[in-house]
Amino acid sequence: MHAAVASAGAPPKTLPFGDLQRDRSAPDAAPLGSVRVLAKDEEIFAEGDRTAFFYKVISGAVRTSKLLSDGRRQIDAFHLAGDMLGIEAGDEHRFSAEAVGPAKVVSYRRWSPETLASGNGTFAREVVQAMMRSLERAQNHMLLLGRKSAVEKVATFLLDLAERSFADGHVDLPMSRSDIADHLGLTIETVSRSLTQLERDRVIEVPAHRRTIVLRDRAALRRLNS
Amino acid sequence: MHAAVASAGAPPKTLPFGDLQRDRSAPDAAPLGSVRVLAKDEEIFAEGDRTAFFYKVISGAVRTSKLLSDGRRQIDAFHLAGDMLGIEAGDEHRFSAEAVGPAKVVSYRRWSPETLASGNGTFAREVVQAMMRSLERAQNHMLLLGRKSAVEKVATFLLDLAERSFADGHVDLPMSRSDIADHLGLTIETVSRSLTQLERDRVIEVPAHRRTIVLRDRAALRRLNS
DNA sequence: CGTGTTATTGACTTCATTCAAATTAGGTGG
DNA sequence: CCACCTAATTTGAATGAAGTCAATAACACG
Repeated sequence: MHAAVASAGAPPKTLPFGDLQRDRSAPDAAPLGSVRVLAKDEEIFAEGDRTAFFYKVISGAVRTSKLLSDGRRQIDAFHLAGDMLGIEAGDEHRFSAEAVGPAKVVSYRRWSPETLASGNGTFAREVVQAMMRSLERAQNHMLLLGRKSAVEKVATFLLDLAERSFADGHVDLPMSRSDIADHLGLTIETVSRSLTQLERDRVIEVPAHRRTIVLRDRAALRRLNS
Repeated sequence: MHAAVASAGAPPKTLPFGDLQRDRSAPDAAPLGSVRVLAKDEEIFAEGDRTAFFYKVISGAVRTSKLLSDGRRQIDAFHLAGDMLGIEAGDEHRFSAEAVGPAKVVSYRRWSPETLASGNGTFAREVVQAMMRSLERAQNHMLLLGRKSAVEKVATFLLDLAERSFADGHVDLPMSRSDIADHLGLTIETVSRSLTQLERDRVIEVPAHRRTIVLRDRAALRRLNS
């Protein structure tokens, strides 16, 4: 368990993003994927597609989402540079993935559960870590969706994105208000109003081109994060 | 769509629930855990506890939940017989777990990511599968929390529980309305009203002791599931 | 510069919550 | 077996937070 503690404590940072490029020289036969360049809103895979590949974001952002029959959409996550997506248990993707803006991803041939459990390389470990990270995010996000108010949702979202990007005093939103709304379980109007309220309360600042948010009072944001 | 839900139910079945008991005879040294008998509401672990163990439910039901500082609670999942819980990346549990009613669980000493990635036994495979199943459930649940109406939430919940239990025409709810509410992001009153509405619409029947629900019109429930 | 898209703001509505009360279930001791 | 008691659930009425509909406003791009 000690070993687990050590490697689990700082898992994201211990696995550099460019890691996989180096697998060429690694002993285990990690499949080195091919790079795919994506335009805004370009689809990577759709819900129900065969899970032939999974992906890692090189640059830009990718959203994964599910739809109800009448078109209501839930974006379960935004994937930034270094994040993996499309790892599935079954043989079909359970959500669709599209580029939020121009983006680059690497695709890897799908592993079997056997590969994962028996492969002893860095690659398998990285995939397991990615899966667990997704699970943790999903659990936090359920708390947000089920129990937080609109303003709290937006505050949490901004804080989270600020931590994941490496910019410090501000966040650059790669996604539209509509994407944010569908991620937070709100409407675009409510997202907009929440941002306005946070700005009124001097917690954030929203410069002219509305895709940058300046974090003025992190403590206040953290308080809203409860 | 439906097929997706159906296939989600299927893969778990390939790993029999009693699996671990048989690890005694398996070649890899899977840690055979000790059984713990739990009373109603008894805590298995708390948010922030060291992740020394993880667990598998033998009988009864277990809830895992997260709290906000002011007491708002989100139950991210109910774990029934055969389900695993408490598998974490870090060295601390990110949610707490309590028995919903009288229950039995087996505890296993925590694996390290290395164990998981390098172990080639059924045990490692089962843990990976359990993790992926959790992730799938979480993703479906985010769609529910973010985008479904109260009645849709309750309908989805009943259908899901009916599939996971093996009873066919009815569901026995091991948990209180309060637990259901905190799982669906609602209040107990709204859960109750939703059940009443479904009963008015002849979709379900709620016998005297209100912990059993008779599913009268599965098609209607599935429609609400979108 | 227009033009189409994206975002903000306002007025009104609605669904779920809150607060409060009534009802029912289930356990305990007589 | 019954009366009582406590906790759980249901129901009702009023409120409120977020949604809907509709109208600007501000960009981004050719």
